[in-house]
Amino acid sequence: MLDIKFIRENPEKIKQTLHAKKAQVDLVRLLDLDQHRRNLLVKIDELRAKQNAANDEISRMIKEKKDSKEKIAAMKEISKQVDVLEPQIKECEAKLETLLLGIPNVAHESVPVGGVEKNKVVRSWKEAKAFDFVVKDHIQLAEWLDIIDFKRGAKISGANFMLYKNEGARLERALFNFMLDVHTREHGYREVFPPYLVNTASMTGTGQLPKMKDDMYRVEGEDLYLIPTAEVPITNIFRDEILKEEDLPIYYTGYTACFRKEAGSYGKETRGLIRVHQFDKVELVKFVKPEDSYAELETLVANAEKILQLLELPYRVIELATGDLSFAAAKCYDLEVYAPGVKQWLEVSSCSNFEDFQARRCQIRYKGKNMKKPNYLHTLNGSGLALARTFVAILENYQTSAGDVVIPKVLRPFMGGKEKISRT
RNA sequence: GGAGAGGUGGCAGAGUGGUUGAAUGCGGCGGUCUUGAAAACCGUUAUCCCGUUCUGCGGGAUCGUGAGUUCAAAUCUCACCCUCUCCGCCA
Repeated sequence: MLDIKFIRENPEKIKQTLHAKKAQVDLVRLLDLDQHRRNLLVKIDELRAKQNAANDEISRMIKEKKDSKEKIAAMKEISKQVDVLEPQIKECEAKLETLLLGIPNVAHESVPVGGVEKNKVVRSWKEAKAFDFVVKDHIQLAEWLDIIDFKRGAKISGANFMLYKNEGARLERALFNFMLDVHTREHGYREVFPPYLVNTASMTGTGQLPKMKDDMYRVEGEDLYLIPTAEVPITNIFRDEILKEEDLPIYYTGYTACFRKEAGSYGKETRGLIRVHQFDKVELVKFVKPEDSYAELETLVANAEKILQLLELPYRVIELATGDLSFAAAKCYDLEVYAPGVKQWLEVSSCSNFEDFQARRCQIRYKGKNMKKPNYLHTLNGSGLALARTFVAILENYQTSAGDVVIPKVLRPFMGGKEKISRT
C-alpha cells in the first residue's frame, strides 16, 4: 500500500505505475474519496469535541446536583448528527481502502522502463555445458531413474502434482537442507518454519490479496489460504509490531511447500516439473532500515546466487523492467538457471525490494532512540531457491550418456555420500 | 468438540457507566547526587488520524475485533477472534 499523501501529491507517478503494471484503479475517484473523507472528519471531530465538552459539564452538574436535563436533551441532537456521519465515514474509508489496496507499488528510479523486452541480463555465471550425446529432458530422466512418478501424482491429487520417489525424494530433501544450511551458517539468516495456512490479514499484508485471489487455494469454510510462498507467513511474523532500530536488520530463512493454482497454464511449455501446483522452496526474507534496502537487495541476490554457484549450475541474473515487476515490488532481480534438456532458462529465484509497500500494509514499523515517531521499515524477499526447477536443472545438467545423474558434490553429504543416481 | 476463566500502556496489575489515555509497581529514557557505579530523589515515558498562521498549536480516535444500548462505555448487551484450565479426541 502506498501512502495516501504520496498519492495525493504525485498523481502523475501513480498514473504511470498503473499503466506500467496494468492495474485498473480509478485514481480520480480515489482522490475524491480522500478529499471527502477529510471533509467528513473535520465535521465529526467538531461534533465530538462538543460532546466531550458537554460530558465534562454534565458530569460536573450531576456532582453539584444541578439540573442537567436541558443539556442532555441538547446533546441528544448532537449525538444524532454523529450517528448520521459515522456510517458515512466508515463507508467512505472502506471504499478508499479498497482502491488503495489495488494500487501497485511504484518502481524504483533505477528500474528499466518498459515491458518484458526491456528486461536486462545483468550478469551470467558459468557457460552452458556442452554435451557429446543427445540430452534427455528431466521427465525422461526422472521416469527412467524412477525418481518421480508423474502418473501416480496425478492419480493421488491431479495434474501437475508430483510423487517424488526413492533417490528423487531424497534429493529433494537434500536440496532444502543444503540451502538452509548455507543461508543460516554462511549468510547470517535465522531459521524459521512457519505455518502453511494463513489468514486473510496475512495475505493482504504481503499483497497477494486482493489481486491474486484466484491463484490461491482456499480452505472451505475457514479464513485460511494455502501459502503460495513462505514470503507470506515470514513477512507477517512482525505484522502490527514496532521493532527496535538496533534490532535491524533481521534476516529470516525458511523452508515451506508452496501451493499455486496456476490456472490456465497447461501445455508443452509447462510439462513436468516446470510449473506445478505444489513445490518446495527455501525463502529469504529481510527486514531492514529504508536507507539500507537497496544495498540489502544486492546481498540478497548474491545469497541466492551462491546456491547456484555451489551447485555449479549455469545461470543468469535478470533485472526486471517496470512492466514485468510484480504488484508489490519496487525492484526485482530474477535468477534463471539453464536447463539443457528442455532448452529453457528457468526462473528459480525472484529477489525483490518492496520498500515500505508491504510494511505499510502489514503495519511493520521500527523506532530508534533519536526518532520522534516510528517509521515503516523496508521488506525484501527472494527465493533461495525454488526447488522443483532447481531439481530439473540438476537432472538435466548432470546427466550422463548412460542416463545416470551425477549428484553435485555439495549435496553428497546429504545423500549418504552417494555420487550418482542410477537406474535400479 | 464440550465446560469454565480471562483478554487494559514495554511488562506486571488497578479500574464495573460521568473531567480515565487510563492509578500503582517494574522496566526504559533524561537529570540531581557521586572520582565512577549502585542506591536515593526529581522529571519523562503509547499509537493513529484531521486541521493549522506548522521546528509550534488545536481537535479527534484507540483498553482483543466488530456491532448495539446511552446525553455519556475500558466499564452494560450481543457476535466473533485469541489465551489459559479441565474433559473428550488425536499424529
